[in-house]
Amino acid sequence: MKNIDTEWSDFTRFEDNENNNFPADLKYSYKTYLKNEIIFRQGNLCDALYILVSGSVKTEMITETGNLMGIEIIKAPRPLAPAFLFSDNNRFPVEVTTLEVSEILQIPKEEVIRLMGVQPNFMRQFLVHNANRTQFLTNRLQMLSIKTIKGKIAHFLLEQYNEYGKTFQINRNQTELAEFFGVARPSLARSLSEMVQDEIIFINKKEYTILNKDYLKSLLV
Amino acid sequence: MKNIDTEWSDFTRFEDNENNNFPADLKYSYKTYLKNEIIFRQGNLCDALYILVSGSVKTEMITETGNLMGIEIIKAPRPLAPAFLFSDNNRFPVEVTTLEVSEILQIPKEEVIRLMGVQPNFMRQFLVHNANRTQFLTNRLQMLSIKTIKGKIAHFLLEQYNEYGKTFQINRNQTELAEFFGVARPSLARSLSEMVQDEIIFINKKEYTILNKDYLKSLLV
DNA sequence: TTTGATGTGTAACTTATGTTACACTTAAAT
DNA sequence: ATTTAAGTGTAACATAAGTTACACATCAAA
Repeated sequence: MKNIDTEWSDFTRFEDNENNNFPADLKYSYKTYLKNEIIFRQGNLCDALYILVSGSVKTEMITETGNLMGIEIIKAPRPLAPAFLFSDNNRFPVEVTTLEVSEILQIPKEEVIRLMGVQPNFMRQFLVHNANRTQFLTNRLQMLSIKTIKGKIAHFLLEQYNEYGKTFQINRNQTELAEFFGVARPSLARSLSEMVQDEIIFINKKEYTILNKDYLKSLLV
Repeated sequence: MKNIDTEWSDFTRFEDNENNNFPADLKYSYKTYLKNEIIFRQGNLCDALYILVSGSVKTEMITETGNLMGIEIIKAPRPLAPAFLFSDNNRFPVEVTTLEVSEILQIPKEEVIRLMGVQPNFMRQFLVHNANRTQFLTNRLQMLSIKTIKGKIAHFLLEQYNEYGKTFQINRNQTELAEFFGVARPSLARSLSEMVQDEIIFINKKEYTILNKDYLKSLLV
């Protein structure tokens, strides 16, 4: 699974260039929050682009690393829920709370739009980020809509196969994998060992080898 | 469940104004496809914005899962997978096939970017659409990551509650609801009747009434 | 009003997965 | 080298959901 955190930092890169390319009259503001302060409540209107420039916050939602609903910790620099800025129902779906003293840069929606007109790179980053996010969600949705554990495993392994070939490393332990799939750890272990037993896959520590690709494909239905 | 088709037509509105506001030198092309022609194969590069301007197409998740993400029929006017145009891995995730003679307008990626600079409304529509799409996916993902049937029902009913109050109509029959939740029909019926038994909800034909909202909320965990 | 199609309720049974618990292994820390 | 923590395998059992099957209800068409 790809870590999509990298694009987030790309996305906020524009801040570094502020002195150079940005409209001098751009409206924005910084706000500092204390530890354990609630920044957004669920249902709050999201009428600006909020970028966490320092500190860290926690929120509950689907995590960027792909784990199912739980508490996600967001470290600066990263925008907060930029996907909701332009949606028709632009309200925060979750509560956001600081974990330490944190600073948030806020750019009003209309200014964001203006900025995009002036700064094609900023626009591009925004578009790319949201596109990646959509793709990520689509992929997760596919994975979750497979109902059997072996099916989920197959989906995941075939993805790796497409990227790396029939042998690859998985840098997650069973517990993390189980969380990723949204299943119980012993259940995952059972399915995995059955698949090894049946010679569908071979596992040595964190190295996985696909022995029967066609069978894996048949599990996706 | 909200119908998100409406935004799609908004999004393509720019076509109507072509003569007025669009750069005269905008590069674009039209292509006509016969019935049952494959327009895109899974994995095809998506390097342009494709808008279905007449006709209709169907898409299938080739790899996965029956009911849940099954076959979608798309009628003109609507763009095809615009979310993928800007993603890092910009390949079509699905196969797209015409259902009748159909016409597709194609605007190269770079031209789309230029267009956005010139036409703030176009950009806005694009942003709004993708934001709504993300929200839709997020919501769907939330629903799917609830593991019990009663939990899924609760999630769905509470959504209706927030929009319409404690009594509302559901214009789907049990079979459709079961497909929507990705569960078996008799299992859904069993859960529903238990919830009625326990006086959590009341059902009369397609009219649902929420009797114990707090209990429904407790099912979401 | 009869017929057929579509939808609903529900029972008996099967199956996959979750739960809990514990022994064993490996890696890390002292 | 010894101790500790983290990770893995797996067994026994509980439970939710799937499967199949069928009776009954509703509604529209003939």
